[in-house]
Amino acid sequence: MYEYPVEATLEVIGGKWKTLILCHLTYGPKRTSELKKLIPEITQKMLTQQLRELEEDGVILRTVYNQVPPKVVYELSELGESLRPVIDVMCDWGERYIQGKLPERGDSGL
Amino acid sequence: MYEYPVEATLEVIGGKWKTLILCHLTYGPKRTSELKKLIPEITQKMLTQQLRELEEDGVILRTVYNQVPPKVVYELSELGESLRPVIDVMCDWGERYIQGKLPERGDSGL
DNA sequence: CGGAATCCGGAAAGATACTG
DNA sequence: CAGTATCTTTCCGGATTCCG
Repeated sequence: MYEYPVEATLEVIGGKWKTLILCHLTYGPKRTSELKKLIPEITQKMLTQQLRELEEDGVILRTVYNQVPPKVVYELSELGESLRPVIDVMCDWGERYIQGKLPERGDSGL
Repeated sequence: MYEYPVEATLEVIGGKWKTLILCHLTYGPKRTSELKKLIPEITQKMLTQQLRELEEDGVILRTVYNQVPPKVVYELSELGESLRPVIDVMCDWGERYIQGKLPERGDSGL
């Protein structure tokens, strides 16, 4: 099915906003409006779409509370929990990257 | 600049084909045609584009040999090497995912 | 001949308004 | 509050063309 294993990973978390969403969900369950507030640049449409795909891939759970106003909560599934090491190492690299604690950029600096 | 560190990571390796390209480069320098052969589904255009962006972000080095026929070789820079743990953990998860060694999908299974 | 740039049609993503 | 529908804009795939 996949030429290389990493393609499977990309299939699951490769969406434009998926890793960021999962990153926020590692801190606990979040409802839609919370995620929207945590990721202001995302549009409602893309948020819904990416959440749907994550749900279909079984990495997050979606719980709907039948009430008015509506309440929908998303959280990591067991499979999603298994992605923690991936998320963590990505967050970690990003931190060091921002803080300049990584090797210099490999080019001539232009 | 970034709301969350992981956004920096996504900025660098978040492109559609970047992680896969980097994955192949972890096995050693590759010329354009080799990468094209390793990733048949990618178009020449996207390959060039993603390689340019990776180069601009300083994670890969581009060496042009002035000869006929042309020869261009790409390899990880020092900064790119620092991404190895990220790539590795992603490959590792993908392997276990494919082999069914991960928790069941979190949904009702349908 | 390998590598990259260009042009165009289609698909995906952004913005916004609307519904239950 | 969540999610949908519509429209616009950007991005991607494929073919062709260009250059050394």
